[in-house]
Amino acid sequence: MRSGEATKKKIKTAALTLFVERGVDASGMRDIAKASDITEGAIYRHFKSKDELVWRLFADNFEHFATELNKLQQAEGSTAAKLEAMIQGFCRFYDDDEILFRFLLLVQHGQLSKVTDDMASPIEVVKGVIQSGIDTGEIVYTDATEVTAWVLGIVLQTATFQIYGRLQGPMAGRAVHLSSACLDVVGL
Amino acid sequence: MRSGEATKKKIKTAALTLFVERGVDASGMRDIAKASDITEGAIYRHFKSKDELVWRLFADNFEHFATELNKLQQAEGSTAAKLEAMIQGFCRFYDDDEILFRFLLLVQHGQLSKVTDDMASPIEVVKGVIQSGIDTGEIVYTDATEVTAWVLGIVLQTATFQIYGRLQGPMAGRAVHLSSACLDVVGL
Amino acid sequence: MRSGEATKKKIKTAALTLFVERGVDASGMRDIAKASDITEGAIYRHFKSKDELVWRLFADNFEHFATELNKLQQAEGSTAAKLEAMIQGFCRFYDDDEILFRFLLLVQHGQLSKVTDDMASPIEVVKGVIQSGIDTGEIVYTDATEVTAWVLGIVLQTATFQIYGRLQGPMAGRAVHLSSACLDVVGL
Amino acid sequence: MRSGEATKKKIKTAALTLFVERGVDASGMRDIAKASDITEGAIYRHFKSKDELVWRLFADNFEHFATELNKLQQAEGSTAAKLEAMIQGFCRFYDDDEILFRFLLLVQHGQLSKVTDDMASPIEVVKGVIQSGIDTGEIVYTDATEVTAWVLGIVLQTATFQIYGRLQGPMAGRAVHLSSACLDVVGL
DNA sequence: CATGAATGAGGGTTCATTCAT
DNA sequence: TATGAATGAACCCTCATTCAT
Repeated sequence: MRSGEATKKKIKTAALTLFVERGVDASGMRDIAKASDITEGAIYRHFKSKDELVWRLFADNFEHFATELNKLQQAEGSTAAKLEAMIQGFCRFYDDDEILFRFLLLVQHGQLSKVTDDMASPIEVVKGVIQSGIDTGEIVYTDATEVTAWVLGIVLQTATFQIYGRLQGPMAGRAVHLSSACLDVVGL
Repeated sequence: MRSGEATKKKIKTAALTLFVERGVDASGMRDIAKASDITEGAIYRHFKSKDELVWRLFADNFEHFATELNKLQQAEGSTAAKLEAMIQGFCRFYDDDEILFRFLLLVQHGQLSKVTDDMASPIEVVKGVIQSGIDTGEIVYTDATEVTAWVLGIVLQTATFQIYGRLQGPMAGRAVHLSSACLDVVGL
Repeated sequence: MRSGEATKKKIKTAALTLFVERGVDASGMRDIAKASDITEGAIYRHFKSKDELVWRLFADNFEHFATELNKLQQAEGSTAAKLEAMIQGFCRFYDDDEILFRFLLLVQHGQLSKVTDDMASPIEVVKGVIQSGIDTGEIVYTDATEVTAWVLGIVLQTATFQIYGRLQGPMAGRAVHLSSACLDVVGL
Repeated sequence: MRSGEATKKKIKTAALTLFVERGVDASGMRDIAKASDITEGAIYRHFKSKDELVWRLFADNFEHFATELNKLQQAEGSTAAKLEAMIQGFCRFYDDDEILFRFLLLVQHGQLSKVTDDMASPIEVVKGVIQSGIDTGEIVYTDATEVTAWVLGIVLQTATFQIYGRLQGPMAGRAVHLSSACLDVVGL
């Protein structure tokens, strides 16, 4: 029997790279197969459709990221510390696998609508922290969603600038700045 | 407006709507023709390819928006006032044509790389204001690009939440909050 | 504008021939296109799927045949005369377009289940004649369906033998024999 | 029955069922393997190709049926008795394994052309009986093939009506009617 | 010897674009 | 000029079959 899980990994890696380089629609299954060094048909043993491949790539990492953020947040006490920990986690996540991160950002508009309520979501994790900060009185703003958008926006747009080359160097180097910007905007 | 221009406008409107509803790649020229109430072949009298149609839709509005933002900014004196004016403009822009705005957000990843330096860009307008604020000493941060990302992020992510239904009501209603958040983050 | 209805006819003829020669599943849209002297894509302007092409080919002729049989039957008075007229019509139909007839016989197993009650059906026409013969007392058997099977079987199996070369010459030459066999079996 | 033969039988049974339910082309080796509770590759230990599997299923049963019919016919003296015995045998055969019978009817158009002269054929058995009836003067018609078609048609079309649900209950219950219809048509 | 991953050719279908009318 | 039929390449996917394990 041939490799198995190894092939699946090869497909994932190749697909991720192509999707980021050319976009999902512009990357054919033929291209992915060629880049994975297997044949088209073989992909379908591991993913039953292109849609499923994209979704697995998105959903698995989306949830994994949410879980990691949640762990980081839970390890801290104050809202400020929670936010700082998440931002640091975010930066590490970005630096560890920029391709993956770019993919997540790239396809979010097409995939976010498929995210179900029972799935772990980074957005909800951040919102949860903000909300608890409001509940404890640490944060004075009352609209958790609005504030969540701000925090998320600051971090994600910085990442976006990084992707487009407007900002350079590791994201980790910006963690301190990002944290202080977020704390400012949250009113901490 | 001559009949030719009217047709062109019909195509643009129909295309914009379809692109936002189904995505660019999932919207065929056949669909666009049908929605524009003209024939497939006739589209090519107005746009020489689908790519050009997408690009015109993006670039024209992108530059138009930049120009408008620039006018608003120039009418003000202080950096704080400039930022506030731009944020208000942004909210108006969004409320006036949500479809258009969603389109811009949707396709940016595919089109931004085609934007040339000689094109007016909203990002550059914002960055210009921030930079001048730094130059005059109003803003103490030194990295204009980083701060631009924050301001942009706050505003764009709020719009994104609006699009996904996480936030409701007109964006104009959030202008004051957005302004204060941005001023906070900029240190004004 | 190119041909239009002429192309549709070309496709039908080519498809019919291929389906009969190689079978439906063994005939690809590519083959049909080649045989029609047009391209694959062009077929889809006229038939929205291969299934629809097969169905149209079957259903249109199936109903047309039913209608013709019905006319022939209505022109006669006695049950015997009706049966004879239908059998003659059947033979003419076969001789006029053997390919078409073979197609109908070939695909019936796959298509018959899609025939709806509101569609004209040769089987129902024959059964109607038998039933009315029973009602008037001309036929003494009481199970119209069973007798219909016999009549149909005699005629169709003769055609099948013709197709496989077991019997030769025009079907019309067998009309008299077929009629007398059917009248025998019906008890007239 | 060795384990190899048992597996072969499982494959045959599963394939037969699938072929009848979905059609031969619509039933993949994957499906057959799954339904047989073995793996795809293992099928090829028993049948060297899908074509061969179909052919074995058809040819073996086709010949077996011919042999049985022949035995039944040989046990009788008069042509009428021979026909009656064969019709009874046919009905029993149908009732015993309807799936098998439907399969034979379903694939005949694709397989009949592969039947060689040295193979036992039910058609030839029936034709032999008719021919000998003509030779002995019991039957007055002179074209054995034509009469064979009638007899075959009466029986097979009745079975077809059974398959499509137009007729219900066991075929055995129709044996007497079928016999008298066939004797009528043959002129006995 | 059985397994099931991999092959590779082909399946039906869609689509941006061209062009005869 | 506007039309929509035709093009032809590419799309995603399935399949019978092979073969490393």
